[in-house]
Amino acid sequence: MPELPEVETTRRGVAPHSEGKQVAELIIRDPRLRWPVPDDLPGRLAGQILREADRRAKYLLLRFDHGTVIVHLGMSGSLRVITDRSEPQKHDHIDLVFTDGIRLRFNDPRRFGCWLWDEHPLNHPLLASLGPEPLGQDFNGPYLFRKSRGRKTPIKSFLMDNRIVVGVGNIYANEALFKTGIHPNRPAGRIGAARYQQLCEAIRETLSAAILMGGTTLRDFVNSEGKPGYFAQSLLVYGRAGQPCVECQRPLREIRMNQRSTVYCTRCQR
DNA sequence: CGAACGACCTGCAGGC
DNA sequence: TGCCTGCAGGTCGTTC
Repeated sequence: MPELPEVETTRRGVAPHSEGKQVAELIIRDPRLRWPVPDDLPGRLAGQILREADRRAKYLLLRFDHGTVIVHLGMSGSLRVITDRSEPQKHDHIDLVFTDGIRLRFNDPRRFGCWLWDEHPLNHPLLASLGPEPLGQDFNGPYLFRKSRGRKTPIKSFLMDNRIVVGVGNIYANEALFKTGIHPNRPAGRIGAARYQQLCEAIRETLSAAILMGGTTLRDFVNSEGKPGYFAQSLLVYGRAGQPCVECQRPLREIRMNQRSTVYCTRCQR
């Protein structure tokens, strides 16, 4: 499910309901996520105050005074704010309960997500080698151009490599390449500096617009209030295979790259 | 080092 | 109605 806009949407929804609050308990109904939820996590959190709901790449970072919970939503995860007494449903694996009764409820049917603990999360092996944030200063045209020299890998694979830039998943990689007129299969090393500048701007614009619309809901993404995002209606190519290109009206083509659905216009993207 | 691919897991749509 | 296949927004670990 979630790419960066969906994770950021979740963070923004969760932060006002959790920051500054004391943890009453952590309820783990099913610890079998991508990695087992640590046995000692409830003990670490009880009584502690959640200082900040932060984000790095697609990881949510729940920061406490003595360490940080690293949450990933995987493909199907969601984190909702529960303010009533609604009973946990299927796949509601974890509740983080605050002393005022409000709770964060983690649901993840496919269990590709994770809940981990680290005192210094940015040094955690999962986060240590991540590339720059796409909406940050370090991500720019010259950076992409420099990193791509000599690389034969298709540009779409290059953009989805977390060591190059984080947060660009399958939907937004397709969208940004269409906006820039670049064929997804073009070798990354054979794209010039000017086009990398355009590509960088397209990525930032696409992600920013998606955040403003609360993310993309294709089938099951819900935000912290359990509601869908509205960016799906703005998608230009993803999920539109066979439909006319918004620029030239030719039918969009779908191929597989690295087992991922890849949609593009054979005329507009070279 | 880079690149390709299987693996993890559940749910759903479509074909027969 | 049921069974089978393939597909889904991520990304790690293995292999070459």
